Amino acid sequence: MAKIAPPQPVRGTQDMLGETADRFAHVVDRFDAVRRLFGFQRVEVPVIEPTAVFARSLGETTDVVSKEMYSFDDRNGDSITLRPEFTAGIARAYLSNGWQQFAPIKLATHGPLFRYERPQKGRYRQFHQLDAELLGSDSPLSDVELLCFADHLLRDLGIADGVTLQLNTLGDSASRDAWRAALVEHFASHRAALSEDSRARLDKNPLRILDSKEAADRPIADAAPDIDQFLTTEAQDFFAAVTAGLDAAGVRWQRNSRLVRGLDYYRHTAFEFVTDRLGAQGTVLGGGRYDGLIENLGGPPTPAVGWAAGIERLAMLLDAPPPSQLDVTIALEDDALRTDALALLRRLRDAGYNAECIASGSPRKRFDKAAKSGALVLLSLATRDGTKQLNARHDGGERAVAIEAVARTAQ
RNA sequence: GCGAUCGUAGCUCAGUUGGUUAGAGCACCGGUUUGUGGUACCGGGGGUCGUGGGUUCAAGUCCCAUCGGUCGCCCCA
Repeated sequence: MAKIAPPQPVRGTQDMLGETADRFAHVVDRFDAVRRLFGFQRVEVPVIEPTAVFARSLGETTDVVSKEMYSFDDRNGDSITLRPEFTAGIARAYLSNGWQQFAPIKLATHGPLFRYERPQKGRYRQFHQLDAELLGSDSPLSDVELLCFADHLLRDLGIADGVTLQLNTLGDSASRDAWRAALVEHFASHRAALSEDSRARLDKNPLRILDSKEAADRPIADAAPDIDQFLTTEAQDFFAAVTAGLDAAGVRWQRNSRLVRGLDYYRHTAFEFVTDRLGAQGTVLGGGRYDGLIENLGGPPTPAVGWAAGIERLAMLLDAPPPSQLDVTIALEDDALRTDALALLRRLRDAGYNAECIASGSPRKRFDKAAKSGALVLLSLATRDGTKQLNARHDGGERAVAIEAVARTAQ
């Protein structure tokens, strides 16, 4: 029979084992602990949503919707999409379940998201995010609360040192529209000098020219008007209240007037925690205020603010975790003593020690393998002169002595 | 969608201007004459050199195509 070729993984997906999986789990564990500290409720939402949930909230013309979504028709012919982000689905759940009754409500979740993109460092087609949302509050204190949560998490993970919080305001819709018009005018007058990419952006997403990486664009982008002169009094006051709150809470931030958001629904506060340690993928956590989103989905006007962070990226920034220390390895040198080994394992594990038993391969090799396992205590179970013998080898430390005592306890 | 770069054993990698039978470490299996020692030593199995064409007396090595990985652009966390 011809051997079939083994299947390949779907491009941009990952299989995680050992340290990689441990790092991932650690990020999620700490997120869950910190979200409790800040009183964010755990929320679970579906991985699949009707395509319209994302098409309406993100904007039909955005790249995410027009070319990056995993969409398919289910058996009824309804268009279904694997979620490319959390916010839209949570907003949908908020409306579906009448969570207005709990507003303002603080929610947190995490899980897989899907975007059809070329994979590169810290970017995958199935990727994973932490997500925090605060719905139903128009107070700048909510923005501050959310940023304090993010800052606390990064400090808890021990990666805050290499990461800076960049902050900007996009203003309310009146401010944003006026600024956008001024930017279009500015960039249009320099159209010929712009890079090819930015000439395309001018029609599709002019704000994005501001953070262009193209050298040719930098002088023009740097000379573009800031939003500040277009901010309404209300928008100015809002941003001032956010920054004052951050200062009071001891969260360090940097104004980045070139920071914009890719998606249409953002208003007012926009922020990114950025590092230079992840190549081109510098944003570790990003978000902002999206007062218009829930209305876009057909709900009542509802202010909201949120952020998301890539778990893979956070995991890559973590210090190397200490190698896991095995407490005991048993070298079972005589298969006739298999039941004794099982009983011994049970006793050790009941006492809270992690224990392994080496019982395969040639009997003579088992001691070798056990010795290489790096366990604190090496136990060997053998038959000598017709009698059962249990030997222990260790460094004489306190824990090791306690382990040997448990091992020698009569059953 | 575009660009760069890399595919050699289960894993990490050597492999010279193209030149005999493609190597190492780790992992796996066996042996080192019943042993309070053995994290050692010796040996063994395992490769269509990603795949398909081409150039050549001769291709892991050069050329073309294709598939896959990585990094970058676009976009975005």
